[in-house]
Amino acid sequence: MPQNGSLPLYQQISELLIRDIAAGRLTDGARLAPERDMAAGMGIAVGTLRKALADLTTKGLLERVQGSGNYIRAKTEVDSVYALFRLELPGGGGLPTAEVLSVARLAKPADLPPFGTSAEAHRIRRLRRLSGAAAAVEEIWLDGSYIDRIAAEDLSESLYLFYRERLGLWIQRAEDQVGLGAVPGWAPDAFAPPSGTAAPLIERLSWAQDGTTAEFSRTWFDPKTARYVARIR
Amino acid sequence: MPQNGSLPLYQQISELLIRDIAAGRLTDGARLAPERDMAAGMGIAVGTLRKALADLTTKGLLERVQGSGNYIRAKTEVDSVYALFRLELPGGGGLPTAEVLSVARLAKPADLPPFGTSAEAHRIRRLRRLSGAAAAVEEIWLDGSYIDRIAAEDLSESLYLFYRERLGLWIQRAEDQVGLGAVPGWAPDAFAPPSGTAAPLIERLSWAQDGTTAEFSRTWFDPKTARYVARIR
DNA sequence: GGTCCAAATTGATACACTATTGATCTACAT
DNA sequence: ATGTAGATCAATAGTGTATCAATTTGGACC
Repeated sequence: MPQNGSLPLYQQISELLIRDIAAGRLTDGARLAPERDMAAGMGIAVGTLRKALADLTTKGLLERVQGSGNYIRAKTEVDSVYALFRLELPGGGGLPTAEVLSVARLAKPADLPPFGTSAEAHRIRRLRRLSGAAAAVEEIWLDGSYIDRIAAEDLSESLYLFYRERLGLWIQRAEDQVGLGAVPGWAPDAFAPPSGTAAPLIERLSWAQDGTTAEFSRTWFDPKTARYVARIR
Repeated sequence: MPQNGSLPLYQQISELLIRDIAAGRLTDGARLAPERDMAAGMGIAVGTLRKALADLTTKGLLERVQGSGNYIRAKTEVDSVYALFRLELPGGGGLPTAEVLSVARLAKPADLPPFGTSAEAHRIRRLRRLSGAAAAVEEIWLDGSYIDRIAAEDLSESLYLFYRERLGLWIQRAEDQVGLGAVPGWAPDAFAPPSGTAAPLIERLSWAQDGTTAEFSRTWFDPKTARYVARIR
């Protein structure tokens, strides 16, 4: 007693082409054979093929050029430079800004997890605000192999944008561990929780596009001003 | 084909199909056989089958397309029932287990965010362990519309599996907010941080497949035993 | 370089037929 | 009242076939 029926033809064709794209058999920019020929080759009507191609177009995987042909458009997703930012106001949202407190190139302290290839790293300390409210203090360690010197003026609002544009470094994935820590002694007065008090602590290890670990950071946030938010789907 | 039972036929059919979806025999996007054929195969009338399919549609598990067919619409999360579990040992990993502390059906307290349609909810309290170590205590509020009564014996190790198999409820996405809270008074002695002390607090709102908010939960974890882990890519 | 034109190709439309769900009705059982 | 069976017809989707409009492109020519 089978519950399964078969998908409509046009959906089967659409899925078949999507699979070809995913498998790399059809790459970005490639031109498909003329519709008349494709349909004949598949043993279906042009109208049916066109319905499948329209589906692909809707999905952003195909560009159809009248008089010219059908072209694959399979770009990797564009990501916002704030895609990796995870702090929000307790009610949600909040415009993130960053104020650099200090920048230094130092020998890597022993208490950091292993990352990068250099024995030295750049330590960047910042105060993070959400819609103007001091929400967190963070200490970022970027492996020394990417650049010799960083000056505070070099840094853009978004560190990851700076990495990308100036260092050719693309942070592609990260792992956060949220626990509890103590507010560090160098935290500025603008950060409400006093030095030494318990504060949620985010420890992040970040990986570059070539698979190497590039950066380690610690972020202490004020639980009255911010929440670490994760959306799971 | 369906056994004689106390439930109406159309509900038995509905549950049978839900079980097929839960077991992965019917996957998202799949098309069911034509109603005429399905009904004949089950030995029931098309009208009865249609009533069952209407139930599935209401639950967000089916899309019925006039002239085309019936399509499964159940995006299952990753196969693992632990896909939504976010606590790990400080060194990473850890086998999660759960011990039910209490179950009760209560009027929704005023301090919960809005969720579900009922004025009542089931409150489930559990102790979570990671590889045997008491890592967290959690209080889950499931909207009362899904089931009248829950007994502690009803609950499986994974609450989400219970939801899926027994209630036809798919938790499809969730939002976690991690901040700081105080260990609740009902926490058992096995949980190391004493009642009232500061502990990281995860507040989670969960959505079902039909778009409704179904569940709210609070989880206090021991920062010496566990970390909230988010992997971003 | 520009212009023109034929060929190639997709865009749009129409018609016909089949398959399938949507809607409605009657009848019977509990 | 609800549940179940059975039937009929309306409406929609899918598929095939065909035709013509509109756009692009390459090549010839100046």
